[in-house]
Amino acid sequence: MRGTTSAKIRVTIVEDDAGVCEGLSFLIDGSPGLRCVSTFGDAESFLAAHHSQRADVVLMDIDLPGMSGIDATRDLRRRAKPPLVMMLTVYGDDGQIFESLRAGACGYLLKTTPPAQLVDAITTVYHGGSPMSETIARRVVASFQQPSPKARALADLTLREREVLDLLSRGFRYREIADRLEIGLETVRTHIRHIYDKLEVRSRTEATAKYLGGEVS
Amino acid sequence: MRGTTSAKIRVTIVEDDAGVCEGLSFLIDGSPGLRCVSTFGDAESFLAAHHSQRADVVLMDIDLPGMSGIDATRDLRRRAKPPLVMMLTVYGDDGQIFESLRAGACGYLLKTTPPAQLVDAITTVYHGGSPMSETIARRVVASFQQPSPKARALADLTLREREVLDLLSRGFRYREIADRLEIGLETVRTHIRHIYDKLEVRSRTEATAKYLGGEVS
DNA sequence: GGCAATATCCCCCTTTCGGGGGATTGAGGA
DNA sequence: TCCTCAATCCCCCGAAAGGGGGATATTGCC
Repeated sequence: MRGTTSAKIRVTIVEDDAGVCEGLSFLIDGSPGLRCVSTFGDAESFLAAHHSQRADVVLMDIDLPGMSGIDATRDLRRRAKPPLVMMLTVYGDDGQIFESLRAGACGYLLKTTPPAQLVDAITTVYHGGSPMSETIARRVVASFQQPSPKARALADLTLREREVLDLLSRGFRYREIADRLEIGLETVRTHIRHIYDKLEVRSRTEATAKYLGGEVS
Repeated sequence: MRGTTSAKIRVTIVEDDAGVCEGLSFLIDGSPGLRCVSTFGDAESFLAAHHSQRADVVLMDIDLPGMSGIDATRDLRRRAKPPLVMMLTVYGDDGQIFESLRAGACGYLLKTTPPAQLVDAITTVYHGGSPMSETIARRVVASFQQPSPKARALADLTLREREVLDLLSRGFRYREIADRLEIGLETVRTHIRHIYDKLEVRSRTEATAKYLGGEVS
């Protein structure tokens, strides 16, 4: 995918703990197929220097002095040929996990990961995988399983009201909804008033926000 | 987590290919810590028998005669103490992956997975992980990266416009937005017209739908 | 039979939206 | 320097939305 097959995978470490940094660097350089090309103690100097020190994979800590590893990842993705970023952090809370992935991280490992697995993970990332610590993977998967916001709003509504709400939230005018459902304009208005009553909203937009799960984030 | 630590993990296989089924069963029974308690050739008979043949982990094929493995997983999750489900299939297209995860699958392996890894994966699932084949994991992670609906909508907008859009999508009236931002009503209207232009919408609701990611699902 | 819920339709009215035009200021880039 | 863009404000106007009232038919349940 990148470079020649025989070349070593170039790794950069962004980690503020000098000890950890050194340990990782040592581990990587001691692994066949990997080479640590640079280490940085903060996101700013990493971003500034990255042009000249191109890496294939970046091991990124989240908690850094100044700019966070997540923000750095986001910044990195806006560039021409962004390296693959793997988060390596002590925290595994949902917020940081999902924010990291949204920012563009390809993997997410906890610092408790054994060295051997860490090395495997770097290779996996490079070859198109997305290694995650066990608990992380489960949370990511679980995030798909949350009942969709739709289900909540739908609870109290009658079948017809749900149909109306769906069209309503897609921006259709009353007239258009009436035509689609082949009912009268006044009927649509009645349904909508009932919907508003049940959802405790006063406008189409509030209803839409509830329907689509607007109260998130 | 389940049973005693010394007990073997009870595995059930739902797979219509008798040969594959037998091979998996043999593999599992040959692994210390695992035991194949039952095998089914279709989802219906599995669902019917599952009460009496409780398993810890179910290896579920997707393509089954009749009901699909995904539907069976969905059905399973409605029960009292659903077993952990790991998809084991030849297909790795996004649709099936995400539908499986939404249905409640905890893991997703391709049938090309080497036996040793498969056994590991079963154990991982049992211990709270979510093993996925490399390419699957990357797709799952990538699904977070498709610039979130917000980011997309936000892309072209100026700072002020984003603020206005946020309030707009939460159902605030122009007057309320103006008061909140301490600007004039006309200014709000101007911003909104710019927002509509950029998002290519003609109403608050359409803008909200785009902002909140209404076109999903 | 009566009652509740659903779905349908009609009238009144005011408020809010959205589209069109234009203007000014200040900051920052060509 | 000039020009662009973001942000601010103003006017006119018609269409859409929302709130209030009430009505009818059908269904299913007690």
